[in-house]
Amino acid sequence: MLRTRTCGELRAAHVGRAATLCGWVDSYRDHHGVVFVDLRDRWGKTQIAFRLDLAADIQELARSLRLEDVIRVTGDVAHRGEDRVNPKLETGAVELHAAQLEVLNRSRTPPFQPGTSELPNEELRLTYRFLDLRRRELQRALRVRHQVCKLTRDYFDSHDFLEIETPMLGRSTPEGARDYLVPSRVHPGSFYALPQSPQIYKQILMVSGCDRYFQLARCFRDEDLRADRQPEFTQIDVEMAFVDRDDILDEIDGLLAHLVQGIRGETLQLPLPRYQHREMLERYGSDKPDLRFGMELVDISGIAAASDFGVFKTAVASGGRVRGIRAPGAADRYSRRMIEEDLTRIAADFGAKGLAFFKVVGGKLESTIAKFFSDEQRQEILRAFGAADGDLLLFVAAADAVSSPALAALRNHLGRELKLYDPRELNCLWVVDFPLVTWNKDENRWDAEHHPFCSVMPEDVPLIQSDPGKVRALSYDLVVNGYEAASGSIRIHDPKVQQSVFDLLGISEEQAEARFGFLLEALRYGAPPHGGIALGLDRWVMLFCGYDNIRDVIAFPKTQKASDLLSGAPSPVDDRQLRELSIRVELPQG
RNA sequence: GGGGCCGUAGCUCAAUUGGUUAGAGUACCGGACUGUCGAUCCGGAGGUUGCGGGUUCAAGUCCCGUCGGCCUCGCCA
Repeated sequence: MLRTRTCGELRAAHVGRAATLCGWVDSYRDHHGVVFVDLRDRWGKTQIAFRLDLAADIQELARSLRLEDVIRVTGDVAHRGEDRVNPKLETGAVELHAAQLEVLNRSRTPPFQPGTSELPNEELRLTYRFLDLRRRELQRALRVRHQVCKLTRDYFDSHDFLEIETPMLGRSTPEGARDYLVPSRVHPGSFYALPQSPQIYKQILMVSGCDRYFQLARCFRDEDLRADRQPEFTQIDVEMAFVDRDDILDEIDGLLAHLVQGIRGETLQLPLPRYQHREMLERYGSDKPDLRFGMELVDISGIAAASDFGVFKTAVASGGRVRGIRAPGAADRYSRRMIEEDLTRIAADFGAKGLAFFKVVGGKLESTIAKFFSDEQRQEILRAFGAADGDLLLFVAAADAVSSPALAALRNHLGRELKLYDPRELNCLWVVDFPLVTWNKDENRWDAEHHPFCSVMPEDVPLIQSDPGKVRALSYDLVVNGYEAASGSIRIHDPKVQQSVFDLLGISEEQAEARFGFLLEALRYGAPPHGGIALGLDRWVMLFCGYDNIRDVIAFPKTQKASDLLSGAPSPVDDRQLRELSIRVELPQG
C-alpha cells in the first residue's frame, strides 16, 4: 500500500505516530513559511502542514500544489493546539507535519471544484462525472447504495431465498413500456429486447421449484424520463411460491425494517399500515399519497350545490364534485396573484378549469367569490375543514378524474413549500385492493392496471364479465413519501382465470401464445400459487439519502434525453457494424 | 408530442426602459506574508453573451429558428 492511513482516520490518539496519506488536494493555503493542504479521500479530509522549519527541502514543491493534484505525504501526526482545532473536520484536532511529499499526479485545472459547496449546472457535472463523484454528497449516495444492496442480500439469504440471474437478452413483448432492442447478427432481421423487468422469468422460476427468488435486476424502459425515472434502473426483484398476499407484505416489511435499521440505526414500526386503494384516492386524491402530512381532501359538493356560485353549481349538476384542501397558515404566504397564477397553473396541468380559494380572516371567509355564499354556508365550509385564522382553502370543481390529481398535486406542492413535514422522515405505507383494470377511453378498451398476470380477488372473479371496473386485483404498492417505491401482485396460476383476464383485455388466444406462450406453457406444467414484488432500488437509495433526484444516486446517469454526457452515448456506429447486423438506417425527414 | 424555466469569463452570477470600453466573486498566473482552515493583501490575464438568422442608428437585452440542460403533462403493463 502507498499509504498507512486514510484521510478520515487520524485523531488525537494518533499524535506522535508517523503516518503516510494519499489523496487529492481539496484546498490549500500558502502562508510563506507554512503551507496548509486539506487532503481528501473517500473517508474524509486531513490537514497537512508543510513547515519551512521542519522540512525546508519540500517547501517549494508544496507551494506548487494545486486543487485536485494527487499526492502522497509522510510525516508525524501532531496536535494542532487548543485554539487551532477545526470543529468542521472529524480529523480537526490533528494535522500531519509533512516530512516527505511525492506528487503522484498533477491535475489539470478542474472546471469546477468538488470541495466547494457552489454547484455548477448539471450538464457540466454530468460531463465531468468523475469530478462530481468526488463530492461528499455523491460519495454518500454510492455508500448508501452499496449498503442497500448488501443488506438486501443478507436479509434474503437469511430467509432462504436464492439470488438468480435472468437474461438481459430476451424476447420483446409489445405489452407495457417501449423496449430497448438489440439486433441479432446470426438471425438477420431479428432482435432481442433488454428486460423491462424479469417478470416472466421469475414466474417460470417458481414453476421450476425455486420457491423463493430474488435478484438485484437491471431493467430498461425506453420511455420519457423524470426526476425519479431513468431509462435503465435497478429493481430488487422478488418472487415467492405457496404464499398469499399478506405473506409477501410481511416479508417485505421485514426487509424494510432490516434496511432502516442497517442504514439509519432506527426501528421501523411493523406491520406497515395497509390502506385500500379506494380510500387513498378519496382522502388524498392519489394512489401514492405522501402521508408525512395531513391535508386531506374535503368534499363540499352539498354546500356548493346550494350556493349561488354558478361554476360550483354547474360542476355538481353535471356529475362532478367540489372538493378542496386546507393549507394551514398559508393565507398570508400566497397573494391573490400567486394563487391565480402559480397555484392555478398546477391545477390546470391536470385539466382543472380554475382554482377557487378562500382566506380565513377573523373567523370569516374572504374571497372574490365569498358573496355567492350565505353566512350559514360559509360557516359550514369553515366547520367542514376545521379551518382557523390564517388558513387558505383551495377548491377544484370538476369530475374526480380531473380534481383528484389536481388537488393531489397542489397538496404535494403546498406540503413542500409550507414545510409541513420533516424531510428526513420515511413514511411508508401499503396500498392494496387496486382495481384490476382501468378503462382506456382513447383506445376504447380495458387496460391492466398492473400487468396481465395479476391475480383477482377470489370473490370478484364473477365480476370480470359483469362489471370489470369493480374487480379488485391481488396487487399492492408500497408508497414512501409520495413515491411508488415497490409494486407487486399475486399471479394467476389458474389457466381459466388467466383466459378470462386475457379476454377482458382483448388479448386473443393467438396473441397471448405469440407474446408470452412460453410462460403460459410453463404454467400448464404444475405452477404453484405464487406472487412477488419489485422495489425500485434507485428510488429507495434516493429516499434514504433524502435527495429528490434519482440521478444523484446513480454513478453514471443519463440526461432527460437519455444521453450519457460523459461517454457520449448513444452514438452513430460504423457502416461495417450495421452491415454485419443487416441494418439500414433511415433518418427522419427534416 | 405538449407546457414551463434556463444558457453571459474555467465556474457561480450581475448588467436600469434597447444606449459608453459587458462587471463582481471564485478558480487561474505573478508577488507579499510562519498558523490558516471560505486565509488575507497587492497586481495580472481571462468574453464568438450556446448557435444561426432578423428588426434597429444601436441587441447580452426584442422577434424567428435551432442545439443543449432541468421541471412537468402525456407516456412509464
